[in-house]
Amino acid sequence: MYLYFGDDSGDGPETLLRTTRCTVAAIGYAEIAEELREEIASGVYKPDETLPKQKELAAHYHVNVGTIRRAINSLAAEGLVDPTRRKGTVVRRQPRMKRLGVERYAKERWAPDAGGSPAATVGAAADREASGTEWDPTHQTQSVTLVQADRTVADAFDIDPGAPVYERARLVRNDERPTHTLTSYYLPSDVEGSLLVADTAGPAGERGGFGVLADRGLIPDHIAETIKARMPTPTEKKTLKLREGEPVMLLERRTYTSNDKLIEFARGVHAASLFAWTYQFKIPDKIERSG
Amino acid sequence: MYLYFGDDSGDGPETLLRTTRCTVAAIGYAEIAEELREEIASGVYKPDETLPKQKELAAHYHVNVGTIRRAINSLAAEGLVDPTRRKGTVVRRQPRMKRLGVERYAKERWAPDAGGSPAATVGAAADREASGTEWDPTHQTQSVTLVQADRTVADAFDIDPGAPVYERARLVRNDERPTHTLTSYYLPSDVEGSLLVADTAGPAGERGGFGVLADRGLIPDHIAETIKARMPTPTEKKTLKLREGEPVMLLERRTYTSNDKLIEFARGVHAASLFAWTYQFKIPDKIERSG
DNA sequence: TAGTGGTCTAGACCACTTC
DNA sequence: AAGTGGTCTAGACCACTAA
Repeated sequence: MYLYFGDDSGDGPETLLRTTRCTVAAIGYAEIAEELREEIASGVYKPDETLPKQKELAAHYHVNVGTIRRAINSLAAEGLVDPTRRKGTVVRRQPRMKRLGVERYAKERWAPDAGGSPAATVGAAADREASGTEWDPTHQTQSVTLVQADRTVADAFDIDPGAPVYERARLVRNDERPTHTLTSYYLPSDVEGSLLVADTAGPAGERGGFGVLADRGLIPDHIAETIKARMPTPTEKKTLKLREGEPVMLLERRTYTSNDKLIEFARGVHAASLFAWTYQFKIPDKIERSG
Repeated sequence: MYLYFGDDSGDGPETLLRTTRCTVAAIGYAEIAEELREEIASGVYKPDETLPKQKELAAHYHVNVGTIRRAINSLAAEGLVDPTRRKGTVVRRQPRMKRLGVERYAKERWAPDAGGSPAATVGAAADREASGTEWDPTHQTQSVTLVQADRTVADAFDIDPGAPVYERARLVRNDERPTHTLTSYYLPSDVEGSLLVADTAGPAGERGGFGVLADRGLIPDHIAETIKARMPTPTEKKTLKLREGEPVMLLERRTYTSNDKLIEFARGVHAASLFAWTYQFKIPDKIERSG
């Protein structure tokens, strides 16, 4: 370990003292990381700016470049910086979060032209890219296949595991940047022959999946959502182009008709830095849920 | 780079070939990580078991220990393993998740003995440790202080930033393990003199914060919650005793009376691996929220 | 207290990417 | 095309902690 006495900013002669059993002022990668963290937080390094290059930091702290790299690595794992070749270690700018509220499912977005209000369509389009219920031109990947239901899907639909279900997978982008994936499952008997499972993997109609279901008499009435978070798998990291230290949020959505028939089961994987979920509800009287 | 030809499992003579410009079968830490990942997923290494020691892995892959350490490091950052001194690199067991539903706020938990049903109290106790609305013996840290409202809190209460508000901070544990922190804010005029801000930082009464508010005529009626996720700050990591690669979920809760008066603003920081949020709602007709 | 993982060095070489 | 960060090695030593 190195004990360093001297002036950090100056360039005069410095005293370097090699010691062992040093418990007083050990400077390790964790301490360096902490110092950089504070400098980022306090605005010494601003978003989109770069930290000094690794060699310079090494010289400044009087440590090996490897030690600096470990420090920077942990900052990257926290999502604070993005080391970029040839450019430097850039301080990450926190993106604006999309607020996902219950209103994104509003009936006027997919109901068969209830009032014919053009404003509704406009509003829907504006919010479309993140709603997950409407098709959008920016959806690049969209595939529909008949698959065997896994345990969760089978449980949800109350069918046998392995029974065939339609899987409709989408990768949603916002301005070229992938934001989330959304995979919906449907009972074949519910959607066979509809736009939802058309050969040409494309739009599911202007009014989206809910619209198609509604046209077939399966009118979405209520939804149960569950939300979790974890670190992405390498696959998720690649398809969503996630940077280091960015978690994903997992959405599980069950959509029912008023008869409590499940008509869609959906799973979403969202880049956590881009989304905030909001819910508003009345406080229930009893503990048992009211459905 | 090393190109390795030979039998992975045997211990016979092996051919090691040092090459440069190798683009065919480069074995780097990422590839090693990927292989270990698959072996963990496929059950070669089961939860609570340990991977081979780093030296052994290094020998097996014919790379330096440092390379193995980088591979293990990335697995740790994904939350898959926990390198533990003297013990080895143990495969992490995914803990059971606590499902947080709206019913945790049910009135029968805090209403002034509406029906006198003993079952209600029992149910509340069973769920108590994660509800965040009732006090529990396992709450170790509980502090109440008068602080200056930050921007968000001030906005929520519609007061000036810097105005005094009561801050009630709790660290919630489940069976000694920290699960989340919960920090509530109240208007002084609402809670002055109540149990909530009593000198003795302790229980806020058997019926919790909502009970105290209700007793003062401020009856919780509806709630707005927002949920986000990100990597923890080092402080959060320490207080929640989070392991590598574990994100946190941030809860923001606003509790209103039926007059739309805000009576509590709360922020929660939850260990992501321990919680899943669930919401059930009717699909709204219009896009504007109904409040 | 023995043995595991953790930290650090010094230097060579690679590869990407922005300029 | 120059220069940044990225990967890897080989070896010394540290420090924690489970046995």
